Amino acid sequence: MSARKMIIIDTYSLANRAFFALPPLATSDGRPTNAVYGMAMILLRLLDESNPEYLLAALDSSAPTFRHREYEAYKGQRLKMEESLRTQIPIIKELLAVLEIPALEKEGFEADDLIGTYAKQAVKKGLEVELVTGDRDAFQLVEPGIIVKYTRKGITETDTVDVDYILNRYQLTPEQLIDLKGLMGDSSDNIPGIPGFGEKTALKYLHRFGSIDGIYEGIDQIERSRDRELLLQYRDQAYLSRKLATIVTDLETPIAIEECCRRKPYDHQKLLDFCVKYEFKSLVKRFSQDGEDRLEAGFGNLAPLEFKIQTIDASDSDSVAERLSSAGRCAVQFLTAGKENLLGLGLSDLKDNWFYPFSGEESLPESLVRTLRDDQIIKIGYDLKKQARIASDHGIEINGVLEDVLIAGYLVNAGIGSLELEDLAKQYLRKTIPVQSNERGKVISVYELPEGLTEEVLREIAGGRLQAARELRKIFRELMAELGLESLYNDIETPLIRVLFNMEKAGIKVEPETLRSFGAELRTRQHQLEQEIFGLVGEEFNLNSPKQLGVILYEKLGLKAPRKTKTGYSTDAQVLEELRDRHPVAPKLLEYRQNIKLQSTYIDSLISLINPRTGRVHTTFNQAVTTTGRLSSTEPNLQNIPIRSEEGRMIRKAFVPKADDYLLLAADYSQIELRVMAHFSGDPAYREAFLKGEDIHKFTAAAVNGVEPQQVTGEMREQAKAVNFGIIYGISGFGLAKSIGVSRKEAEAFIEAYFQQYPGVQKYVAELVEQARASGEARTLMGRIRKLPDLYSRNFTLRSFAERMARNTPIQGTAADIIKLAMVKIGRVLTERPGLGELLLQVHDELIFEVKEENWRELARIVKTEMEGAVNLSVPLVVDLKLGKNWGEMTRVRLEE
DNA sequence: GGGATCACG
DNA sequence: ACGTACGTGATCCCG
Repeated sequence: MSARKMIIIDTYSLANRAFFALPPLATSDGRPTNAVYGMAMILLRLLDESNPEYLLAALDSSAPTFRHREYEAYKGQRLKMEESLRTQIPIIKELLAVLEIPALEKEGFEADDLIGTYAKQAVKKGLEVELVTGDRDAFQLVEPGIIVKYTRKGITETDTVDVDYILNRYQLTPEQLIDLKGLMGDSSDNIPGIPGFGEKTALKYLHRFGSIDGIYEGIDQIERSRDRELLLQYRDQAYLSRKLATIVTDLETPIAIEECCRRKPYDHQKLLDFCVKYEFKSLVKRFSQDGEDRLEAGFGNLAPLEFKIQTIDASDSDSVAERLSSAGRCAVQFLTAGKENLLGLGLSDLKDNWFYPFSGEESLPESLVRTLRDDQIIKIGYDLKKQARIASDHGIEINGVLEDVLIAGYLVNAGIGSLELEDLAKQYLRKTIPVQSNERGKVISVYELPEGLTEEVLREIAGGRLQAARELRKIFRELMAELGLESLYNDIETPLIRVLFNMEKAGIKVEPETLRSFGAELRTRQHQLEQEIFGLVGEEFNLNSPKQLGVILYEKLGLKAPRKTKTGYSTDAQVLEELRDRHPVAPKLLEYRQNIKLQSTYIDSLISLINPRTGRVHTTFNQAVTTTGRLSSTEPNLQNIPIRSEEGRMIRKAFVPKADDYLLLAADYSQIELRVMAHFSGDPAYREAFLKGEDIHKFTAAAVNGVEPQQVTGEMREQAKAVNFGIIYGISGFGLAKSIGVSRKEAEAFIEAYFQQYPGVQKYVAELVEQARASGEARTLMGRIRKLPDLYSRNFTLRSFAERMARNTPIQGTAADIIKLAMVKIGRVLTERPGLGELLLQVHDELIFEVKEENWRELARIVKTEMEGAVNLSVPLVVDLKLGKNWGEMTRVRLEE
């Protein structure tokens, strides 16, 4: 049975520790909370683990203390508390109140003095006392019955300091620590001590004489005249310092321990509300069964967004158009029931909101059509590329700058949380907006609304979205300015919306016949393969089921499974490759897999997505999904059309220019990510390779293997290439070993040799992680942000992932920034020069154009110039050009100098 | 709806 | 010792 326990908390010292130990957490509206969060973690752990009967949180008083009166310069050097910590102090007090922890301060004294006084009282009453602090000064209070829990690195790890600890560490008793400080002084509190006395000298004399008094009694025995003279000269200062360093233990206590400090149970609901209020997601999840739901609800405290909206009809359209025109801006929100059916259009000049309902065949009044077409009127809204697509499908053009709340949210939110408009409104406005839900409570897209909703319902939906877009636009503009994202938003992402719209609208011609005939070949071969495989294994099964295949391979045929997945046997290509020489069915399965992949993903679905009207496929480029800033492509994904295998390349042959006298032009950045790395790292050897126009993988292979470039073998180059990519991905010996099929030891040796050759690269990748850890985020050249909260995770795997992201995101993301900027610049030229050619596709480091034969050189010249000159790095950007009659057979071309 | 697989950069 | 290359989307099974 342990003794009754009292915990005394040095509130500000812990808050300070938490503040510097944790990343800059903040609520979604930007209030810093990291110290509060850290305090919450510490306090909850204390309550849980130590289970004290008495509790007290001591606070420093804001008034000057007796120490200031004794010594004017006391704590004079101390910097003012940082603003972002100061603002958290009231919240920390709120937290103490929620947890029913009594908080005490006493005018004229420091928290330490309260702590000292209460600790000594408590121990007299037979309590066991724990002082929790991040400040070593409290060590002087230690005695039997009083220990200090001193926060070490991080916030939850503590050292337990008792008398033995101090004796071991300093060879001094706790009281002697006061004399030590009297002699040494303390620069952080501006306590002077004896000038020229550091820890060593002070300890020497304390060990010999026991105390300051003892030193002065025995001063004649001190041999070193320098020390003797300093001691004599600064005698008063030593005693003053000692006094300043002494924690008061006999204050008149405002309230007795039994009255104020007995622990009271706290109200869980209040704690939960507190965590919700300050968005401590992990704590909310920990404390409530319905925590997930509460989070879904957007941290509670949500009120409906207030707005006004007025229905208009054709007779009002001229005056509304006039208002929009003179405002120079127009928020838009289309509502539809599927592709064909326009239900309504919400409009706003950012003062008033209007709703124009469509009934039947009626079309939008001409004055409003003109407003949307007017390129001098800025368009504001959520997902404007989609809205422009809808408008375009109904013969309505949307011109002008597209200020898109989705895109702004994407930049500001930086990979955390949903980007749906209703979720952005919850997160940033703390408001809900009207939505239409199905029977199961799922939100229905405003473009897939059921027909037959009343005009009032439609109007409210449009109004909420218009108003949310207006208010979010304002907030995001401020946030973008604070975060340094304005140029990325204004100069790249916003103009890119229109470039992407034009690309999607253009589409690319696909010949269904080419696909169909290749598909027929594949199908024939597929049936052959099926029969061969069933024959080889002696039974029929579902070849598309990895689970069934695993049973066949590893149970029926008795092959040894090289690897397992989470759920069972692994049968992926790498595994089948290893089984190739052990059973004849393995190569058949590999071919079958490839065959079926080509058919299902690239033939059947692609054919179905050819627009019968245009004969072209129109992908959707998503500008707001990836965490690095890349684009993605859906329905169909035209960024993963096969090329690496000969069979796969057949698919590309079906992608053709629009007519016989047209060509496809491909312009791809050569090694853009490695060039970005060369630029950022500044490594001289690496940069030189690019400045001289070397084959970087060959160059690396030569350097790492210590041979001349001519002596580099194919294998050496392949391995060097793998290391080059590995660096970008956040290399590990294990990962590299897996990718190039060598032992982990050898892989590690490669990496070491690599870093030996490129020390600048090694330094750079290490700095990327350090910087990310300091800021909690990774940034690209243009300032794009990816938040990386897991950098601070205690979970090794999560933390490692985050560290690799910290290395990869700036490189991959910068490459994305660069090609986006090039696209904007090229888009500008192509708009001015209609007929010169059209940009159709982007595949991360490559742009595909459709161009009339006679124009290809001119287009190629412009494209190459704009891409290579998009940004100015310390190594050149190089663009290679290819030309062809289809996407599968492109020939490298050069422009004469 | 998640996992396995595989297509791309 | 931990368990590992970064970023996507589509298809198929299976519970």
